[in-house]
Amino acid sequence: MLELLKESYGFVFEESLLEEIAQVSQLRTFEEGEILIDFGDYIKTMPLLLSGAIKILREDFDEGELLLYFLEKGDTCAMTMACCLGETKSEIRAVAETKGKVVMIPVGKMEEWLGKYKSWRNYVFNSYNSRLKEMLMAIDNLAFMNMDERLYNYLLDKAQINKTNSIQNTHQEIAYDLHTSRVVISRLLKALENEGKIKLHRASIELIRP
Amino acid sequence: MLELLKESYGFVFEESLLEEIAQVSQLRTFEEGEILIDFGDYIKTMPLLLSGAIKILREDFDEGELLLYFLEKGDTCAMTMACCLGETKSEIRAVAETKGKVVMIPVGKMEEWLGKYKSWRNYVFNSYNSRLKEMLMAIDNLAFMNMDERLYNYLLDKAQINKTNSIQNTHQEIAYDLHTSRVVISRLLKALENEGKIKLHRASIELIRP
DNA sequence: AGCAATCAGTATCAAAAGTTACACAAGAAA
DNA sequence: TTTCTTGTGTAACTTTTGATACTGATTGCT
Repeated sequence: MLELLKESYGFVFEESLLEEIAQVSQLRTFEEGEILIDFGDYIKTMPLLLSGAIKILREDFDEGELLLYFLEKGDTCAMTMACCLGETKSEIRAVAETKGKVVMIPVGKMEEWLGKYKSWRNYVFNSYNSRLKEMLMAIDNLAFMNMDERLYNYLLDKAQINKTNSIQNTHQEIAYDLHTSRVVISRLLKALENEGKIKLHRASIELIRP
Repeated sequence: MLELLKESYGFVFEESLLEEIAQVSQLRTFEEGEILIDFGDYIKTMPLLLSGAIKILREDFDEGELLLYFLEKGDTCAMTMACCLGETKSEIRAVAETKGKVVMIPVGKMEEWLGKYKSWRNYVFNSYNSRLKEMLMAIDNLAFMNMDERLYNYLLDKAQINKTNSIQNTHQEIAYDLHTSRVVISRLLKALENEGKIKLHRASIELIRP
């Protein structure tokens, strides 16, 4: 596990911290679509993402979700830390976007290291800051943009996260993430296709780069 | 200043930290409506709110703002910390909702204390967590609620922050905070009045509690 | 091939929100 | 008092989004 950690976090943490992480934490692999954290879960471990991608969703009061942001290699879930430290239920759902690996660190250790390792403290703070920024971007999207722009940004994000220009999703799945209906997505996708920005296929969308 | 600090933070920080804060930081008073932090500002001090209330706004790309949340006594601005640590420009605007007092702490010290004082670390983390939660609430409002609900929640928040049932704002000012137009606000306020939830006066709105 | 399930396209209608325009009332200023 | 400024009410219209319903196309299964 130490080797895996070094690949993603070798330049972030010092040797001794890497070793300590390897000693006390567990490696977990996950498959695409797997629900890693659900609403209301109590979290007792903090996840460090080694490979793959995870999407973080917010739940509607009565049915329905909204994509907040994606996590990639080197990221951790600040919302999860919030729950760990506050010992409260999870406010979000984490779903595997691709298959991948995480290291699970016990909460106790994560608090201990805050006093002990400056690099750990920096990492944790940077994570919080990144997450705040992503939340701001989510708010910008919701508050200042129409659905057509939100949809296009979503497609660009997806493409970047999955490192491909071919997005393998049905319109219904996209509608869930953007908290709207399938018909609206179909309509707007067709418009994007007419603008020449994408090409539609069955259960997949091809991004046309300029 | 030490006395003022103890009033708001006496139960949060230990004596020695309180004294150190008092030594290195500056007291600042502000008046209602004053812009404390603006978009693009570089932040080199971290503010601890002693009294009064502050509202935090997000800027639209082309004109227009959106209220994110309010800060009260005992709060600090996590978005500001984010900027301090990241040494980037402010992503938000902070406007005094009422007159009040803040203690301004130099960034250097705030980082130093993270290693030195557990209570400081806890406070900073709790602040981050609170802010994340408030951002989530802002997102919930935007994504899952209609303007009429958002407006009513806004009025309740305002009343709570200002400790009064009489909200002294024009429809135009409310429209800015909710990022919509004056006409929409007038329309929805009139509807709320017809439902018996509020009573409208010139430049002021009276909340009717059940 | 035949059938069922899933996915996408489209039409129609309704609701929510934004836009423009104008009238009028309350205060402030002259 | 007259005039000007600011704040509010309302009508009429458009755009955006959501809801429903029905169609045909593709795919997988038997």
